[in-house]
Amino acid sequence: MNKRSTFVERILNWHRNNRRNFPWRETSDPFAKLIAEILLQKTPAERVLPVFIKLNSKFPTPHELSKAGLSEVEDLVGALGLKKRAIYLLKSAKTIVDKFNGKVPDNLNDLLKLPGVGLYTASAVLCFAFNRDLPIVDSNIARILTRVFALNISSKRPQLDKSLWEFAAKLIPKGMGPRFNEALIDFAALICKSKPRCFKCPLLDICEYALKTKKQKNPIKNNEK
DNA sequence: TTCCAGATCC
DNA sequence: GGATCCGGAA
Repeated sequence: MNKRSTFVERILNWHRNNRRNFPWRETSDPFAKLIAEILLQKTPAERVLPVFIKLNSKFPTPHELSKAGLSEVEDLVGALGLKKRAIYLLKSAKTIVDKFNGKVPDNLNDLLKLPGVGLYTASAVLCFAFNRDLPIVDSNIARILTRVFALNISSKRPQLDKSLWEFAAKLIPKGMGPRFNEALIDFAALICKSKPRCFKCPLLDICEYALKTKKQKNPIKNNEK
């Protein structure tokens, strides 16, 4: 079995016992998932949680959110920082109502027309809301892949590197895009963090980063807690 | 102080 | 490619 297959299998296996539960993962509503993805941009999921619940219960549909006042949306999401997202959320809801018949677009081209929606968010919506086997590469997933496979990405932001998206695409087991991508996100959040928790990582024997660290006699710090 | 499920404008 | 947006937790 090659390394990539081993990686995929172990990530999926790890995820069976370590999946995080969030309300945006329970619903199949594309609009709820879109809202969640926008709130999750550069924002820890634990902090998004209460805001998402309030926003989604108060404005569950594009039509209802499109009629909200900006200050009202700002009050709800402002605590998360990156306040322009309040404007983006409102404009996106309006765009969905005006141009897409009140339904979240199910194609990349139209999703990218929504303000505040870039390649990552659009791909995440297609994957998680419309069950598409598309890669999603954020800074966290980029961190996992570059560490484990010792990928040398010159870009200061590997998550924007096209070759990394292609690499991620090849890893996805057919028909398992949502599960695999969710597993990567959780693995990055719980194990392969910026300060990695290598002591509880199931990839130690195949991870180039861990192997290199070991070779340097530079014991991996456990950073417990 | 750094870091965080990015996007936008320059 | 770089700067900026952003508050709050570690």
